[in-house]
Amino acid sequence: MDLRRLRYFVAVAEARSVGKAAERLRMAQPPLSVQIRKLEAEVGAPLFRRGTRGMDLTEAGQALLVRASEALALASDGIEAARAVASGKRGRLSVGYMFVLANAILPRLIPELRRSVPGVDLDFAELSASTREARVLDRSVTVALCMPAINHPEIQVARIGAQRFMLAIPTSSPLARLGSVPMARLHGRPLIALPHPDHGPASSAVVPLLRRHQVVMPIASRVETVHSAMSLVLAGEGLAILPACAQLGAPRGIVFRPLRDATDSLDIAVCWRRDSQSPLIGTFIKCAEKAVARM
Amino acid sequence: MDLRRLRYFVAVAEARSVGKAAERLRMAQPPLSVQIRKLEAEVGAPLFRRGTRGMDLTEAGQALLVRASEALALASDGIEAARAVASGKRGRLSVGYMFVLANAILPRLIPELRRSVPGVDLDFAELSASTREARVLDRSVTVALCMPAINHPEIQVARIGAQRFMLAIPTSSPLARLGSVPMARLHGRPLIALPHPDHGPASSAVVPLLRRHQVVMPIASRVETVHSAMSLVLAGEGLAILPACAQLGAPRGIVFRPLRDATDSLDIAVCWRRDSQSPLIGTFIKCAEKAVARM
DNA sequence: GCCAACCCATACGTTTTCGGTATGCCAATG
DNA sequence: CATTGGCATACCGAAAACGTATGGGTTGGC
Repeated sequence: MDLRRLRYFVAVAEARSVGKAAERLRMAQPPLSVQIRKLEAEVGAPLFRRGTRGMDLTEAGQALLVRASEALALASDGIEAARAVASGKRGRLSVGYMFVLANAILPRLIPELRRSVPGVDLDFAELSASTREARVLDRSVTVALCMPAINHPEIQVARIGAQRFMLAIPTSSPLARLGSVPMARLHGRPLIALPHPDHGPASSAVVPLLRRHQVVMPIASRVETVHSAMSLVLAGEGLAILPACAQLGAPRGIVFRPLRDATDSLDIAVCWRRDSQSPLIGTFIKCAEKAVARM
Repeated sequence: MDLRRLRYFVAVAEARSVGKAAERLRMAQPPLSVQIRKLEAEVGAPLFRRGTRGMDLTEAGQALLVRASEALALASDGIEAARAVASGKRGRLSVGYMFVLANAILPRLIPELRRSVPGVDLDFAELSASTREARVLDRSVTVALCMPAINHPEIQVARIGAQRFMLAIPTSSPLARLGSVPMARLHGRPLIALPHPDHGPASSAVVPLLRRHQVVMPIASRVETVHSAMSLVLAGEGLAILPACAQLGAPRGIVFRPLRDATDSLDIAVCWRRDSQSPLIGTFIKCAEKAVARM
């Protein structure tokens, strides 16, 4: 059963004539006649009544016609849909993001995305630091908004911005009275540590910063997420040094203060599988850059 | 766009491997690989990700897959449907019938038909004597239950029974007291004449019968249908000589009496276009014969 | 670290199928 | 009776598909 035969069949049925249909199909009449007879042989019954003034569908032919036209439409629609997905006009974009970035970026990113790729189904999923890499690798997210970037040979990265480190402290702390906090004032204070994803769970993202200023902070707790860190800060367990954007998700009772003389920052990056040929990634990066620029 | 390619594509997508799919399709692996690449060239985008352990659909491939499988199913369903119609397992049978036969035959015929051809859509239409031929010729009915048969070179006929002529008279008529009426008693009485369809509107179906018995009946009225005839009989306009089955549709106040010594009858026949290759006609005739036999 | 196994891609010759041209057959028409 | 219009058949050249042989890349085991 060949789609070409069905196409020919539909053409003949609509033209009610082999000759007319052949003309419309830009081919000679005899081969078309042959194809129709082959189709009839395959079905095992005549599909047309041959009259002296052209061809007319039999009942069997009518039964075939409706389904054949639908099948033709579906097939070409399928090709078209595949093209649309490949070109980025349609499809699905699954966006992973880390909680720190959610409040700062998503409100600007999502409308921008919907405007840029209106035919695309978007879905969003929060990523934890420990599983984000796997979620990108197994394609359960197409792109990931990360801070900092994922470091993996199969994963490609586009830096779209950076966030300065700031000090997260309880409003009640004496340090909160300062406009900015000199690094030296942190010496000896307990630190709520967030691990750097590249350096194992016992690491901290701010080790280089502290070392450079020769500040030593005993680690009071290790936590996985910025909101855990802020909860512990609020509980008086210690201070946290967090990227600036985290303050948008900060609870009442926590204030952020810049660190004087410390310009260290964490990169905000879009990360995706190197072999993902999704055409939406480029567009996504542009949208994310816009969203970051207006942060 | 070729249905074979789509079939191959679906097979590869389901097997997630060219080799496995080739085996299932009973063909060698290389040509299948070639066909897949040709399909990808036609779409203009890769449909599979080639990994080291087989093939995996891209998003574009997934978009195509759903539609391609539907298209395949529709196409083979179309072929199947055409076969079913051609074999008489499905389809439509449009049955025309003349009013005289309706009450006598349809109640037995319709259940019989529904049992014999359960997958077939039946529809029924009353035919008038003047248009029945055209309705068969233009195929607006597939078969016609007629009395008498249609006489036309393009129309084929199967005789399935016959109905004796009987006298239709008002209950109040003195003739109604007789068990059967001798032909001689009709001499001189006014006749409600039904034309014989083969002999023009001025004819009467009972001319040969009367002539053979040398009975002369003046024609009081000419009517088109048996129910008109019976209405006029009831109105006292005259007598009618009608096929026996008409009495099933007779109103109160009319009785039918056999004609003594007159065995003339009208054929009941199934009529259809000679070139109609509907496989249902044979079955229909069998059902109609059964229905007539139990009249 | 090399070799074997696995899987897809490419190359080439063979076979099948398709399309074009020429022509025949049939019925309707004048 | 000839002509016209429409489909069917015959034959040939062209295109497409299939099979066999083979290459190349990766995985996994010894």
